[in-house]
Amino acid sequence: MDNIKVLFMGTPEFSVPILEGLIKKYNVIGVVTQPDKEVGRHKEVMFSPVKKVALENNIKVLQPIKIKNEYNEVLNMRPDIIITCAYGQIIPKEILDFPKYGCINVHASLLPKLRGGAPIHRAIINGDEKTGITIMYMNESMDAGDILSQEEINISFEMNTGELHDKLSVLGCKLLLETLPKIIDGTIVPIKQDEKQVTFGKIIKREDELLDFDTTTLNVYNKIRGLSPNPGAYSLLDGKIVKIYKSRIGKNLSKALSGTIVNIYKDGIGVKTIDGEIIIEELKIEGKKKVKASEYLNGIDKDNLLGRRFMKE
RNA sequence: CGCGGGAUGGAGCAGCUCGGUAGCUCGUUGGGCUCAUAACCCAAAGGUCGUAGGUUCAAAUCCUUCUCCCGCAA
Repeated sequence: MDNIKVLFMGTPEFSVPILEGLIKKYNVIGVVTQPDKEVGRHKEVMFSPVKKVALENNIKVLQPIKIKNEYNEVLNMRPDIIITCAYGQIIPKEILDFPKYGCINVHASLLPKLRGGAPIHRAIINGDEKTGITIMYMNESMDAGDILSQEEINISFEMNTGELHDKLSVLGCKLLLETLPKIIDGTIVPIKQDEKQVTFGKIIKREDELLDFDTTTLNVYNKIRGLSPNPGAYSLLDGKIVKIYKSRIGKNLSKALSGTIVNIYKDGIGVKTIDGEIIIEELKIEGKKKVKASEYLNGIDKDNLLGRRFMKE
């Protein structure tokens, strides 16, 4: 299979193990990734994790600003197959139609569930107990192509998005490498997605990161772990942004308003929810480092903290 | 040079406005109490206050440089 020219398209950390797996077994002729952008506090130019790996392996990198209009360079590389994974742009039909073996996508959910840009976060926020990887052909709609293979993974109650992300990333690589030979020799049978079962896992926006304590403890718990460690669920205490990374479920029958700090534990801060109490175990105050609740509590006046309330603005 | 916060024993913080003996909550170590303890009591060790310079009789504190960390915005 050395003669098959593989083009990879991807951007974030999630795609990295998959690209690395491809490089070991196939002839990766090029990598397409999002353009370098100015990020961070001092507008440093950063490039994507995928680009970094490509450079380390001396693989040609393309970074079209709008691939919708700039697809000629991709076609000129004459790929036999294109693998995409969290690239970040819609691939135009001109590219989809070109490769002999088609355009394949690695998606981090069990399609048709959780189409879209944040399937890992959404699976946990939704409280799902399983998710997985889908390898599929691409078409012009987002994550709607025919399914080639799938593998499930269980989501434990304690797992956060970071842990699930890493597991899915590794699984994605494994499943892709198992599936590719069957695509190339034509023995695989694509299965259409059941449109009736479609759900979406839309990208996380700022407003999605804001915690609402005026809901069930379980919802709060799932949102905290679903956004941990990135981007982090947040709330406001005394006008300061507090990001919350880890929590556990407690019990509290008081009539306090949701968001009120009702208990101080040795290792946690108990916050009233609509049906009980969520105990914050790890947090980060604006301007400070991420700390365990026990460490945070060492530095403050505990009596003063009791009764304060987390707000939405 | 986009805006802002921060750096003080091992951890988290106070002290800085108004320069003058290094403080708190924990942790650690030793001892005590207890049937026992992660609980309680007593004691001890541990910090050139991020870096480099400046002002001053005297700088954690005032001025300037640099480094690193964090929130926002992109």
